[in-house]
Amino acid sequence: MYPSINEQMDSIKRGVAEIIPEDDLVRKLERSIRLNKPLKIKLGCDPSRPDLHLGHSVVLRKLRQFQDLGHQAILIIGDFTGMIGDPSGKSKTRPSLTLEETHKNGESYFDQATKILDPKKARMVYNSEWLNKMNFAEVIRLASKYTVARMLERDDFTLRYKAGEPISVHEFLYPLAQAMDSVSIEADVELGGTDQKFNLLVGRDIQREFGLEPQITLTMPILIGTDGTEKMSKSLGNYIGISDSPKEIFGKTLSIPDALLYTYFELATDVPKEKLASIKKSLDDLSVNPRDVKRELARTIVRMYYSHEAAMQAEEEFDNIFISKSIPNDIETMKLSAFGTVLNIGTLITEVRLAASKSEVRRLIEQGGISIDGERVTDFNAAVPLKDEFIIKVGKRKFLKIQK
RNA sequence: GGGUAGGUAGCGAAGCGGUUAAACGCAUCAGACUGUAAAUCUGACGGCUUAUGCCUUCGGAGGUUCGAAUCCUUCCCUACCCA
Repeated sequence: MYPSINEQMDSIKRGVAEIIPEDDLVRKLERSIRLNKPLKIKLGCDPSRPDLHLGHSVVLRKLRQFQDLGHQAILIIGDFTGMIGDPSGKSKTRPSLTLEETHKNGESYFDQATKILDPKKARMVYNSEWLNKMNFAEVIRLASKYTVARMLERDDFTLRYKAGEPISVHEFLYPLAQAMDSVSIEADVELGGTDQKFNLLVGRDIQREFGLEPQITLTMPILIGTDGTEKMSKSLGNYIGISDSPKEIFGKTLSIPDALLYTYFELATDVPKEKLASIKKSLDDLSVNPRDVKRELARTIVRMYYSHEAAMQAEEEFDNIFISKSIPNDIETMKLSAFGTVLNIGTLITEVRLAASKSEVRRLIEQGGISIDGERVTDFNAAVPLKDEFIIKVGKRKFLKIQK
């Protein structure tokens, strides 16, 4: 039994950037109710970066909403494309992976995704299943269905073309490959970030070419990372991972700029519509300290991926460290036994990987960034007595407990 | 195939025979301030056991020179124009 069209659309439209075309979606929903047949909702996943973060969660949560409305989620793992290695855009050096690697990543992707999705209503498929079987003639036939001018409509291509940057021919094939995924599974709806809009639309055209009903394109806004400017991504280090510890999630969330608060609530949490509105209002009329709203956001996110208790604990822990300036109680511990009784500070810090080089250690010491058992180290030549247990602190948040 | 302009540290971008480990901006890191927000200020930002010292860097390989990121040869790569 499916909820009514209105209910479905209401839920689907939350947080969405664009639905193209909306009335066709309504039509598909109607038919699905009439025939009692779930829609196939497609999401393409990149297995080269298998660590999921809140940015991925935006789209995954939308997929979950579709599941909750009774539809079928299909995760397409781009193992085939991952094998080739996409040199587009910034990540020119993106490594090409072997099939085993992409499959391993695919598994891990699925594991993490099911923190958000209902595994019972999710299917995962690898696109090598069909792409790997295409022969050159078929590829050419596929390529003939799209023109260069249309390819160049994609922002990314236009920009790079105008800037005189290289665009490899095979990059034109990526949207087509992705479109073939939609053809193969006969997707009714494809989800993606707004940056995927072009690719998703190509899927519609190609489906039509193959005599299928075009999929609905549903894009979600791109979540800005903790730095407040760039798209959230692991390589930029501005991400909050859904597998991060509660403590990390809490801390990282508190470090986002105030301006992002509402967006995070809207895109990354389950907070109901009414609550969203009141948050927006209180932020706008300054009736609350943004800090408190941010703490609530941090608690909410930890709760989603862990538990209420974990959230409380993370907050307490946070206050311990940053308000009372004390030391966290569950510091990572490292055994260091092979070094006698005394060790030079530079060797010690690099040995435990808290800094990359001795020069860096020197810098940190000169700037007062290293302390041992709460005492600031001021001399780069200091010999550190290797007690049975002591705690090193580097910078504001790196702690390490050393044990014999 | 021919021509032109290029390839400098994470990115952008100066330098065009010595005083250049390489200006400047961004990013990053540390410190101060704070709400691990924003803004601001200070400092660092190739490596080396401690350095008015040494080593490794300016697409790759050779060469000229007392001395090269800077000159020459050759190779590789990119964009644009012509065919």
